[in-house]
Amino acid sequence: MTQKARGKKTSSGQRREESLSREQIIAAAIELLDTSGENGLTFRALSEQLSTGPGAIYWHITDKGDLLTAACDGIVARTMNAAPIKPNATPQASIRLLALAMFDAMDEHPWVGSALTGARGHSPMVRIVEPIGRQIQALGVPKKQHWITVSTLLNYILGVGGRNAANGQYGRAHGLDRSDFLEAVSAEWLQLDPKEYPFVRSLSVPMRTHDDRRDFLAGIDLILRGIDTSHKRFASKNV
Amino acid sequence: MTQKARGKKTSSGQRREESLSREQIIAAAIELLDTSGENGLTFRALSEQLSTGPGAIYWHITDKGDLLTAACDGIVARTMNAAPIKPNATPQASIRLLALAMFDAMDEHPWVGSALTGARGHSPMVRIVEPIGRQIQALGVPKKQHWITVSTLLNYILGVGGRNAANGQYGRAHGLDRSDFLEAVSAEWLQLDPKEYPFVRSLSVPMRTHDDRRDFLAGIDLILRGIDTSHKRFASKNV
DNA sequence: CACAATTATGGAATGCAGTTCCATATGCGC
DNA sequence: GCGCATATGGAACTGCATTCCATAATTGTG
Repeated sequence: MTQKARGKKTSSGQRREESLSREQIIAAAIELLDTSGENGLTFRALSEQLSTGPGAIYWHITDKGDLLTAACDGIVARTMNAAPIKPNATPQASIRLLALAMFDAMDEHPWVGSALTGARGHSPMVRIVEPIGRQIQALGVPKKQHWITVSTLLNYILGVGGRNAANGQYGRAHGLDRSDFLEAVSAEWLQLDPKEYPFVRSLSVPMRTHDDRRDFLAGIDLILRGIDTSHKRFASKNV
Repeated sequence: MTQKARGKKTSSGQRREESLSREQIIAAAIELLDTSGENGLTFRALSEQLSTGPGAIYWHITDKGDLLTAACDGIVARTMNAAPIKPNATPQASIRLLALAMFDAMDEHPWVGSALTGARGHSPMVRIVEPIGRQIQALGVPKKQHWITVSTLLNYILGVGGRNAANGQYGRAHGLDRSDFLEAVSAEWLQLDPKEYPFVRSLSVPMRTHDDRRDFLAGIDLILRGIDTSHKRFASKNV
């Protein structure tokens, strides 16, 4: 109704020479996320980087969740495609390789860990489940157990990713690098009541000195052992 | 909203008869989270429920993250304390029981799953690690492996919690109950390209029919089997 | 070629959230 | 009674996602 004195000319500038595309936007979002962290992705910053307004972005993207999922999906897709699975490797080795690829991706792009958890559609998930699932098949796991076996691996991977993302964010927010952070947590644990938290206190040293990547893999191996023993009756050829 | 005659007197009303306390605030926050979901917790809603202003809350709480962590910690604390561990149960049974208790808590309070991942301090984590760790000790796992063993279990539990929380939120946002949601995802998976996603498509049925709680436990068991076989040389008494 | 209709664009406006500010109250030690 | 630390609560500030809208380019149609 009342058009009160809003500027007469809203769009005075020339139009961009090359049009926006969903892909461009997602690429810019990934760059922003990588350089400025999860909180760095705002429609304002994104607008500026693409020299446009927020409105234009919404023509290609439904909303921020969509954008985040798409960015996450992009990383996961290129990660899984790039994973160099060798045809003659054991299924176990392949699963380790796939899992490590995801770990490294989430380590390099810390926001992926949390984006994955909240991903809207399911395409990122599906991209992970498929190749791992094939190896589980190759492992000879009976069909009835496919579901829980992939679920377990996936949930573990997502758990690690989420936690690393949270730790990283905490560290960055407080200006601590990884070792400062671990040091701080380790100290905090040592100060717990010895009566109530003897076990946690005993973890103070490993907390300070552990290697995330190695331990992630150790967890995968532990789960793989659990899988292996669960269908011994089927395994005819071991490696 | 209606800004009523913002007079010169900012605080005209009487002071509350009983003072606010951190505990009251956290309790109110938990109630809000339970009834209105993760997005229901705002300082405005909280202020109203406590019939005060946002400023008063900030006297007791440093920040929203603090509040969320505290609420989460409250649930975790009561959950772990209430878990009826029997002294003569096997360590495996006790771990299952503890894990299930967490699952049920996260199922009843869906926001806990995501709050746990982003928890600021580490008290909620510590509350889970301690009792599980003791059972791992009781299991005879060598000290060197304590760290990765608890980590694996914890990460798995966090992963499941986070994913359930995300799924629930998605469902609620789209007005789907659990079975509608599973049906939708299952259908989505069936429409994937059979060449590219044969395995995922084969999971379409279990996706539709699975039982979260049962499968969570199956994952725990799978991990427990992996733990068991990793230190056979120590195990003298099995159950 | 004219001329609608559709597709895009981008800047302003909206609304809501976390957080800070500040004018005040209340209790407590002296 | 007086001054100080402890609380309180409402308004104001800031920054965000999202929507609105006046337009510009492009496409289709006679």
